[in-house]
Amino acid sequence: MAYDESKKAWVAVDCLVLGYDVETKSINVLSFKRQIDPLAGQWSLIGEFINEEEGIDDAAKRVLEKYTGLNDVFLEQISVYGNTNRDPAGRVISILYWSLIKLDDIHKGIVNKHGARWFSIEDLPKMVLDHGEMIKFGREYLLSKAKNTPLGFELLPQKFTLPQLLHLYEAIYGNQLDDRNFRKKILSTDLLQRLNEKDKSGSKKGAFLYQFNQEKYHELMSKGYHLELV
Amino acid sequence: MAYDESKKAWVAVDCLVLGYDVETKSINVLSFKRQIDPLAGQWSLIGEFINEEEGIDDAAKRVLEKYTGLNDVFLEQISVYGNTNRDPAGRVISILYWSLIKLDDIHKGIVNKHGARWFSIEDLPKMVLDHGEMIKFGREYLLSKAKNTPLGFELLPQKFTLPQLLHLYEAIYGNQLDDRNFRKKILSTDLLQRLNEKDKSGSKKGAFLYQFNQEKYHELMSKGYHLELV
DNA sequence: ATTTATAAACGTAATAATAACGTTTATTTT
DNA sequence: AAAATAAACGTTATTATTACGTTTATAAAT
Repeated sequence: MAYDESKKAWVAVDCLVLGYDVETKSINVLSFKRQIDPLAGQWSLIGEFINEEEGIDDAAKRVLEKYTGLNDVFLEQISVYGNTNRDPAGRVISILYWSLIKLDDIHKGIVNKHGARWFSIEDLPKMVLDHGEMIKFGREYLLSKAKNTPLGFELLPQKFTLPQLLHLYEAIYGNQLDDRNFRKKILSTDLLQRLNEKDKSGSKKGAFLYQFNQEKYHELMSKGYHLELV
Repeated sequence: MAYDESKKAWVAVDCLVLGYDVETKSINVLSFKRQIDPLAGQWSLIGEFINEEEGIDDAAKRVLEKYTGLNDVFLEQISVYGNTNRDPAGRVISILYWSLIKLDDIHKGIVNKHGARWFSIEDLPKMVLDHGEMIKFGREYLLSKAKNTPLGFELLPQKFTLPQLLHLYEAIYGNQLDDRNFRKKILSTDLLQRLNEKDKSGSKKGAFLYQFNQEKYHELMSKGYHLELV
């Protein structure tokens, strides 16, 4: 083995951006129409080649910001795709990152500027290359991640109600949860702070608003505490 | 973005091969002396560049077989390293794979042929580039993996005793486990079959030998069963 | 022969976590 | 004033976990 120019390959980062829409209670995937040939015009995850003087995590951040305007969100590398034949244009290794955001009107607007759009994860179009596989992998990863981290809170407004949180976890798991047990388990972690305000948009009675206590969470984690949600 | 030759990078696979030695009850890392400059002579994980017509998983398999002679073992991609400055010789993206084997005399011999050697994971030399980080990451991954998969059984002889299995999990977790509770939990999964033989090498009384029921395991998993060991 | 030492195997009881339900409350609409 | 409805609260049976004590089989020492 030697540092031989002929062995070089293209390296891309692709970002699976999942957005939770509180209104429709659905998880959505950010897609855009591929601009370059071959396969221009097909639906694709957002992604680009890494630059010469750019770390891979930085490349992923750059891509995310370019297409969503977001620059300080959770973004994590989850897998690599490197079959020889995955891209008809040449040898391309793609590093998959994922991110989770809450889908509000602002994000929807920003995204539209780039000709991108959101598809419900339950109803996706055919994706280019192996991007369909990537989404499938990311969805499984989301599930396992949701169990051990309070990642759900990233997907809701800063103030949220327990029914909203419940619906979010139901969307992640793809099935119903017992609201009484859910409430008990979430509150027993002592990471939520109930406010003296109610959100009345969803019911006559109104639901109390809560806030996630980030500090308490980090404090617990630093003590080696293991969290298991839902 | 375009398919532009100047953007290409070297892509390597590095394999973190962990071997469990039943005799010394220790987890070991396979290392070899780096052959090429720069940094030739430093301890390194086994790894090479991917070939032009070779998938990344295939490249990892090739590397593993070349240095260990093993060709049908568990091998899984776990992470990617891609800082711009991680290799002084140029832009190299390295995909980290890991594998787990049981360290018997045969493997020790095969490995020696390639100038490689085993270091206890508790007492490693300084490693080249970011390979020390890779080992640290792999160790954490091992821990989380050991909780949810019966991966321990891969690391013992086909017939093993419960005390051997206990010591293995103690090596993985790095602390002691209650033998009575361990025994109960492992046996309650119903995945072990007790044989009518005893191993007397470890005690006067002798310990019953067990076999892992692979079929039963796959049957359970295919039904969506979630296993939690230890 | 009997005792001793030792790892292996077996057992139990207190505590905590989970799952599966029923009931009450606050509010708006009728 | 009654009906409807989402939200909030409560109870119990079952299961899992933890932290221990006890017995057993055998080889070596007396």
